[in-house]
Amino acid sequence: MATVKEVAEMAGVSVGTVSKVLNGIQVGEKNKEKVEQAIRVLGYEINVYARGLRAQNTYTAAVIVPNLYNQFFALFVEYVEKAFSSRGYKLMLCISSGDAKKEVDYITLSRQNKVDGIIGITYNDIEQYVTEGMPFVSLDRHFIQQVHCVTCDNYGGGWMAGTVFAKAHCKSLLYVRTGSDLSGETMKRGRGFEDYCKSKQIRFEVLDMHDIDDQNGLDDHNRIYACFDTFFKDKIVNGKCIFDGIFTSGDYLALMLKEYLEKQEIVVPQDVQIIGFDGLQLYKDGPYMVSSIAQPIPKLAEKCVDNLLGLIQKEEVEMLSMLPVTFVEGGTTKAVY
Amino acid sequence: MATVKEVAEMAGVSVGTVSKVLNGIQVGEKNKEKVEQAIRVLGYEINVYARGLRAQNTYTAAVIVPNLYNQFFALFVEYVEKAFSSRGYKLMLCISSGDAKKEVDYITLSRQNKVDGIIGITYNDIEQYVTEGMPFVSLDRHFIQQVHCVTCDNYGGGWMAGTVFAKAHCKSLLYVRTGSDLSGETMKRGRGFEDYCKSKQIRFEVLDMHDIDDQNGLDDHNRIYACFDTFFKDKIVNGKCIFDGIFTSGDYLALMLKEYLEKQEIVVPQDVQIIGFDGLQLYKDGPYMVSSIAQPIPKLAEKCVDNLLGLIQKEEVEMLSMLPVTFVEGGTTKAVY
DNA sequence: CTGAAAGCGCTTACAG
DNA sequence: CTGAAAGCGCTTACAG
Repeated sequence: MATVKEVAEMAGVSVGTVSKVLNGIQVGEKNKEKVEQAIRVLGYEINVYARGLRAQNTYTAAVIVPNLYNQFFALFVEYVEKAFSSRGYKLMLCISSGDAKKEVDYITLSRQNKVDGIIGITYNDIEQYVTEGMPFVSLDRHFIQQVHCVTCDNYGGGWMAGTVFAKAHCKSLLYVRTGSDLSGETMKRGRGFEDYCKSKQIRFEVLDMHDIDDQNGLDDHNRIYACFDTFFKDKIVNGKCIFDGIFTSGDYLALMLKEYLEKQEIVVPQDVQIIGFDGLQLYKDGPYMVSSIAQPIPKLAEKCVDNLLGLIQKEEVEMLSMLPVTFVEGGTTKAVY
Repeated sequence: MATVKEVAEMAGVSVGTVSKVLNGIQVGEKNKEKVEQAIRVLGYEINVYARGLRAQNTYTAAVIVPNLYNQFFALFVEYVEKAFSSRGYKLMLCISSGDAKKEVDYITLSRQNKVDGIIGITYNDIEQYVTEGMPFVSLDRHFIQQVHCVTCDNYGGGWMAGTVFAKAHCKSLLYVRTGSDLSGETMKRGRGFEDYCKSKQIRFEVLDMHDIDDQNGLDDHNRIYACFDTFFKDKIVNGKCIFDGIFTSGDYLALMLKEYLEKQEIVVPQDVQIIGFDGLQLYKDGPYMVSSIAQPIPKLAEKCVDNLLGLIQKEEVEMLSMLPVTFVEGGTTKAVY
């Protein structure tokens, strides 16, 4: 591989001049041409390690997600990659599996200057490791400390689910959630839903499965089904469910609930309507898995990247960016005309 | 951040000795302890750029996939990350979107020694860039040149789909495929299927949509539906389809076909049975999207990583690793007892 | 605008 | 086993 030194020799200039051309710093027109020609002839490619050692930035960022099983995370990563790529950044991928140690490992990378910054969907209490001035943007998680966040309007989404059920004249609603209590979003979704129900005086209940960690792809099916069994024991009598509308904290949970109810001979959406959260599709631009409050995944990803690059460039960046959600029809709600 | 120099000073040894401790090279027991203590006290962390500049390996690899929309790619990446992670490697992620330029960019990274090697699911003709001796492992794609490959038994999978239909006493079969002709796997799946049909003298046809690129998540729905319309025009008469078993080159295609047939009032699997390829699930450990020939994704990923690390360590590595597939039941075939 | 030189933080022959 | 020193390929004040 050619080095700056060889390029400099061929172009008849100093290495400093080559470096300036490489970094888009002003040099004489003639020298610039000579250097560019030499780069072309030699097939020169910059050694990123040498640059990384000397310069402060590495043009590499990292993204931390619990898994890629969950389509939400997969799509988030896809759009994050694209946003970085279009800005000349490379991306390191960390699948944490919810393991705090692995999350911290990557934060360490940042301190080591191996990456310029990190975007994380983390569900552990790692805020203590995110030190002052470290470029870090969190999706969907409010830290107690000052950490920059991007999130969709979870509260508004819960409220919106309530309005959809109300339009369909539902009389008895239920909110079902999983996920640790650290995960503030599912709390907010529920609160928005509850507040709407209260404001309209619609009867509602809550099934809180907060002890079931849903971040590893909801793989604990048996426990979820067991919870359903216990809870619905006296809520489904003679093939009738006392609820006519159920809002869940996520689409996969909605899907499992739908399956469960159908096994109990409950017809969705005729007997019970279900609204999930996230807006996942079966395949690209395909049908929605369930009716859902959809998160604007591409926009969330871009906002995360924008904010992170702002932090890296030491710009002023808003602590919280909140993006709007939309209701999408996915066959588990009745069409209302 | 502390440097080796500071560690050396605190431990009262030379930087060379510190470096040896860092790299697990033999040093005196006492010095080793002193160095380790100093590292702990100072919270020293190695600067990977300095090491990368000097040493030949970076303990970083890259994976190239067309997208993460397709669950197959997402899961492949997830398992690749885990395999690398458990071996102390970091992973860079490249979403190519089928863009040859972006694929080549990453291969360039390898030449720049930014990554030690690459695992790629690529559908462009990039073999010319993969130079002799560059650690590169391709999933599911045979290059004309000498490139190391890992693949499932595509031919055997097609054959297996045939046997399943035969057991269900199907009389008239169809193979539907998308994907460029570069994509040799879908060809092999079809050939295995055809060869089985011929060997058993079962009637079969082929619907070849090879001009439709399916690598971006099958987003060209309209064209696919148009193809279906044209093809099935005289194959569905009076609500009867002349085929009773259809094998597709992928699960998403099977899903779309199922939707299409159901719109034509054909009942799946009673009237027509469908078998896809890949073995994708709705959610982790959840129901299969369709009946399918399942690829062993975790094993494929691990094999890719093993082979790549072998290449990096200049070991002898088999040019082709082929892993077996299995049939999975997903509601689009009739249970056979 | 340009060049000579120092230095980023490591690793690695080379002596001892 | 250990240390002194060169050097990996860049960038960046500093003079001119």
